[in-house]
Amino acid sequence: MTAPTNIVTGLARIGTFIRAEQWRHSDVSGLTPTQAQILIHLAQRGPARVTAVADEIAVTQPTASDSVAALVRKGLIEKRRDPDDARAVRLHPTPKGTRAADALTLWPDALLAAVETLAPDEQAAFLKGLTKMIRRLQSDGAIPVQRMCATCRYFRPNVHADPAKPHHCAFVDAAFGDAALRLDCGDHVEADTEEGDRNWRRFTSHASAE
Amino acid sequence: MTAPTNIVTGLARIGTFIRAEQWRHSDVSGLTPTQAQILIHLAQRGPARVTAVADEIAVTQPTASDSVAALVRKGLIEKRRDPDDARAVRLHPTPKGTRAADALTLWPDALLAAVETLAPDEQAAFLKGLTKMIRRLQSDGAIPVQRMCATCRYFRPNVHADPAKPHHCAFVDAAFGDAALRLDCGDHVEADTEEGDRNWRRFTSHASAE
DNA sequence: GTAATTACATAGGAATCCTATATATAAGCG
DNA sequence: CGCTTATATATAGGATTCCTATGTAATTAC
Repeated sequence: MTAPTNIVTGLARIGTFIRAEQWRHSDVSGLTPTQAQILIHLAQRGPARVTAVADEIAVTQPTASDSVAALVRKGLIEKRRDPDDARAVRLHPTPKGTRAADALTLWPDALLAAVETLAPDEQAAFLKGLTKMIRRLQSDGAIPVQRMCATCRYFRPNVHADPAKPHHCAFVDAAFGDAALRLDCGDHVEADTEEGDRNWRRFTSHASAE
Repeated sequence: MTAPTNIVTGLARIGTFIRAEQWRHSDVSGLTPTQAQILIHLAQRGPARVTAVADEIAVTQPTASDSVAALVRKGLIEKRRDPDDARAVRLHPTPKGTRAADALTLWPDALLAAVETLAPDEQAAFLKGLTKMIRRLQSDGAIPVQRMCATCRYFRPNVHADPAKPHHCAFVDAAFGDAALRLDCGDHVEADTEEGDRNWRRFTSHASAE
């Protein structure tokens, strides 16, 4: 039993827990986990196509089509013709859908509480680990593009001497540390390959917090 | 956007990925994710009751009953009357089921590869974080009992001077470090409350690897 | 302008997942 | 003992998820 195997086991356990909690919550919200995921994604990231949504939540296109139809029936999103492509539709949350998304508690309190049992430096180390794993999954094509610092053109890793805040965000022009690494940032702009790779090497070549 | 929120977002992303991969794999194995989970659990932990299995995979008892019936139809497990309780059944893997469980790849290679991009000390820190979170979820009653070091009567945390291997397992009588912390150990024996709390305080009171 | 591709929907069907309820056994209590 | 309550599982009923396969319309490639 190696450390990676143990880690994957633990991640799966937590994933199972999250899904189960979302089902239990569907009582209150009236939305199944898949529907809630779609609605929240649209509310956070704006109009999107059906296929893009399917990729995002990791189901096939017909499955997404089903759930989208359910959300339309419930009056939470609406389909609009894509002006640039008559084959495609763009999914927009309705005002009611936006309110519903705001009210949705995506994360069970118990999980947030569990994360908060970690000390701040442990949270930072954990988040850095997650960042590395997710970037790898993304570059392998296993998961869709994340709007994360690790692949952002504004990311300047390890440029400051202060060990608490070694990184810099050129968008907000501020220093920050591992604890503030983002996995989904609204201001994200994808870096080009060469620049991204250079940043990534710089980010990973430094030892962790020691 | 706080660090805990970011962390939960990342965990959910990985959870979604795992489920999707398990569905995709169902082509090869002929087992749906739920069925595979049940079979593996029985193969690893031995005969169990339907209700216990339901708790373990975080579904309701009728749902588990369905999937168990599917596994019985496929000849992978069998139901035996519980000798101590005529209401209950005990689920046993058949020889065919045991072979099938051995052949099941529970974890997608891509995820294992992603974990392995972490340096050994990062893996250790990550696993320690997971351990803390899972213990908290368990003590909150949010997830079922894990057979983990953190709650084991043989666990002796932080008793050695060597910073690489500060812990000791009294069962195998050997020192080990954070990277070898287990989340599911066959030799686990639950510690009593008082002893467990004492160990836990000793485990958590020490700073991480710095 | 035809052929291949792409975006989405639908059809068909198995599996998941829920709540509510039925059945049988077990356990508690007067 | 007899009665009530609790527990273990199964079944019923129904919505949703999820798949593959296929159809339709629009776009792109040659």
